[in-house]
Amino acid sequence: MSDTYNPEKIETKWQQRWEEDGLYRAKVDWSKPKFYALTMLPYPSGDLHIGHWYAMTPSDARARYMRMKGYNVLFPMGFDAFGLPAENAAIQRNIHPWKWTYSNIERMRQQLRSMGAMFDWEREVVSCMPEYYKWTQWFFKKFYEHGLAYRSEALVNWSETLQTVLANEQVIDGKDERTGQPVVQKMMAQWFFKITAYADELLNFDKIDWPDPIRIMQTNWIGRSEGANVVFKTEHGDAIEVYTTRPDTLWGATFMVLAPEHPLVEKVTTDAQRAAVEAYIEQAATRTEVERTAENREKTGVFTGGYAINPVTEKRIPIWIADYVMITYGSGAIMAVPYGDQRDFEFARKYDLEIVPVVQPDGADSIPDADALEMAYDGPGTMVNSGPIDGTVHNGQKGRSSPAIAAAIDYLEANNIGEEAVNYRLRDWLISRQRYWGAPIPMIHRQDGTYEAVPDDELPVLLPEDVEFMPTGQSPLKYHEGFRNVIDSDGNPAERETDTMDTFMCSSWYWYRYLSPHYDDAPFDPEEAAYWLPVDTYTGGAEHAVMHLLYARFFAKAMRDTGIFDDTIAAMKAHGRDPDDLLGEPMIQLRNQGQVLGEERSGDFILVWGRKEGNKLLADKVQVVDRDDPPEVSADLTGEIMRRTENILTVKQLDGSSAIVEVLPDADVEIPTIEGKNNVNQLKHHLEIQRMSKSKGNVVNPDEWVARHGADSVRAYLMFGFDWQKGGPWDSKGIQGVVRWIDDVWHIVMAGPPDGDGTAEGERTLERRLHQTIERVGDGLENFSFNTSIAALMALRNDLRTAIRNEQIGATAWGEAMHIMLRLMAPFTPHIAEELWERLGHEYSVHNQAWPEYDAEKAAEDTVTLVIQINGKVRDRIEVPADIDEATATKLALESEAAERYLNGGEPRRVIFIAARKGQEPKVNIVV
RNA sequence: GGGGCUGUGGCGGAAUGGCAGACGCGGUGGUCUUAAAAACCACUCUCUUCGGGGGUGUGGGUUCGACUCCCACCAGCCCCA
Repeated sequence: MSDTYNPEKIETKWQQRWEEDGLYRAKVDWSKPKFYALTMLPYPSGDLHIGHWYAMTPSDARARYMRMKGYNVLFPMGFDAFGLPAENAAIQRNIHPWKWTYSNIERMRQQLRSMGAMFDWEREVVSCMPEYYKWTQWFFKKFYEHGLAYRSEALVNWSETLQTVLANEQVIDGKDERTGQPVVQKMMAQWFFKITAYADELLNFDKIDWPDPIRIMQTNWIGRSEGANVVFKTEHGDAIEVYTTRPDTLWGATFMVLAPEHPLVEKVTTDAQRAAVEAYIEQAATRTEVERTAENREKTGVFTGGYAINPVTEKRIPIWIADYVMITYGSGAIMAVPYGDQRDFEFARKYDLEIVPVVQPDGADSIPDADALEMAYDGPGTMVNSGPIDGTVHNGQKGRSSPAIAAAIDYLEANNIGEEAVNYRLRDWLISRQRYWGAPIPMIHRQDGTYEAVPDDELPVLLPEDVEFMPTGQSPLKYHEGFRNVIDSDGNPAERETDTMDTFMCSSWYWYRYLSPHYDDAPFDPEEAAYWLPVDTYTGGAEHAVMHLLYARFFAKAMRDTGIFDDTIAAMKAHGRDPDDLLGEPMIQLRNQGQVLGEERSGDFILVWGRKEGNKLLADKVQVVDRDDPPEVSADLTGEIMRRTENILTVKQLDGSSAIVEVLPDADVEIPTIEGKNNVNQLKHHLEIQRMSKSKGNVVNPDEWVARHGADSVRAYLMFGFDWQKGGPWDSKGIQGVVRWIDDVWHIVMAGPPDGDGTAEGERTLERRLHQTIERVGDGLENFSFNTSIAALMALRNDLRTAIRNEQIGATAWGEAMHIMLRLMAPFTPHIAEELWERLGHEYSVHNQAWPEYDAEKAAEDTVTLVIQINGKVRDRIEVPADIDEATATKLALESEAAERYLNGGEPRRVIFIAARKGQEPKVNIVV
């Protein structure tokens, strides 16, 4: 075997060997503690992205570390394989989604293997396989049977021209992204999951260690508020219930607003107003919810001509409709208090509606004049113009914590006008998708208008393969007679549900399927679940903060309450494990990684010759030159290419101005660094640091870097070059640092032990550094600060090289150092660690070794630097014994040169001793 | 619009409220070489009268002590989309 480092060779060799030996097969073993490490599974979009490496390899390093720490580790991988891109490929390029998806998965599996991760491939799951989605359907049924799934109306993006529903991401500015056809909002019957039933429980994060931002985002998403439901009546006696967080301002409610879609609109509208109301409703349907509720948009609305009675003032108040009220939120109607709510205020000013001040602000000596107000007042104050609650105080707090709100609620309840209520921003989870490439919803529409679930023994409801994709994007399931026509349980003809499930549903339970991917009797084997659950650490992108991660928690709770965990709990008890409340949350610890961004690159610097036409230059010659050393010739235009679209260049000239250059088809393009005849497509434009995407041309291909430096280097660079939780731009030069490190380690080991005996002091220093390194590498792994772990290993490399060069260590100390260092490297760079471990004659495999034991005594320094601060600023340092006590340290500090300089013979006002702590020297702060 | 986050050398980034800039990239000088690359060695926040001084987006606050905590502002990123 050759002695030069050949990553390609050793990486392939060990990947094969580990696979053959089943080194990472995770088997239930009740004699060992378990650790379930999970990283978000990829969507099989085609090629593995550097972002996948960035997300997965540090998680792999951590899983490997836990393994060496003595845990039985499960670290599985799979594919989230249903979704829109496969269907788009089918529509646009006439490739069947199965084929597109499977060939992508095949390629990505190979690429994933090149990472050298410890994935247990025997547990792989693919969510579009019938053996997987059978259980996705089964979960739907279970939830349906327990009242957690129901059918209701919801607004969808509807294209009249295509007669189909579009996903949110397909709608841009109210138009279909592909065809530019207008999209309207339309009510349609759909399936929902009752996630709101768990709203309060989802607000509780006591049992889980999740990042604060995620908890805050979920809390805001759920949006719990306290207030009251109040019943208004129209003049005709129809009840309109509204929810308000400020029932205390009810006396200031001077009009009502209904959502344009509200069922009572028709009835309250007078003939005189009908035309205007109908026109408004039609126009509102063209706007999306985001547009409608945007706060900076001017409020619009139309008077219906109808009136309601304010139940506390008993005054007639006009009923309007406005698109800023959403039918899908609350009851689709609001009481408008223009004095206290900014949107109502703007609306009232615009349409000249009455404003009644009901709160006298703290500090104001009189009731504000309604006509003089510039904006709504929602701050604290004393209630006025409010009948029975006049004089009570609104302290700015929410719900009953405010005396005025409490008084109002009591009044409403006493008079049967309303009641205290809690409301949530969270809405039920709409899971219907009018698409082909998803798990079919296992329901049957009967002739009598009711629904029944497909019997268990007929699951899965298979997606038919013989389908034709409409260029319009309509789901082919709707036109598939064989799929659609069924017989119900009474033997009558019926119709199968043709909607499929939201793919978030597939990804809400996949970590349970990993436990037993081929298990037939249930979604997972309770014996496996009893050992492995719950997930100990889950890693993935923070962009999933509210949807995926909230759904995952909902699933765990719904599974618990529908009895799905009953067998698991029994199995836990049988093994003496306390099920406690373990299964109500899916993952104990969650950590999010950042994103690798594209690299900044300067565009080609060019000289252009051509003729002016209008504001652009028609170029017949373009020459790329060195910007720091341009040749001394005169050109018609000189500058850097900032953008290039086909043959149109945007060039930033030396004076900073932009110019447009159109490169003529027969133009002469000269790029010295590219041999042969050049063309306009080879010109490189400037790249900003931003998200990688094919269209921007800034995608980093991991395969290319693996080919160049090896998987170990790519892994190590991704862990070293970034703050993992933050991410940042890829730097193709920065990888040199880890390439050199790995190369140096190779040479240190291959050079063999030093010939000399070394020195006692040198060997003690190395031992100390080894133990300090053990601690630092371990800390980094525990805290997801992978960069500091590798920094510690690089520092160890530096020390080793110095010690060897200066003949400070002998063969035994060297051997001990290698024995520790290779184990510390194993989680990060698994291949080279294994190779060198073998070459040193150690027993296979380094990945089966115990993590080196940290010895604090060996890591301790003999002497430390005592830092002397004057008023908190460092002014001096002196060497002292490491175990110095406070009295001695203070005495030495006061005698120091710096102290004398600042004290000038005076007495210090105060002297503070800061004892030495982990990795830090003792300090004395002298206040003068 | 709502929500979340981040601002530290030329760059990526270290730093429980206690030596700011670990580790690395890049750069500069040197060694080696016919030469270059690689490798190795040294230096690399800034001002300085060489004694020291200043410095973590801006302005304030808390503290013996603030990159770290609090308030306001400015800039940028992400999510809902």
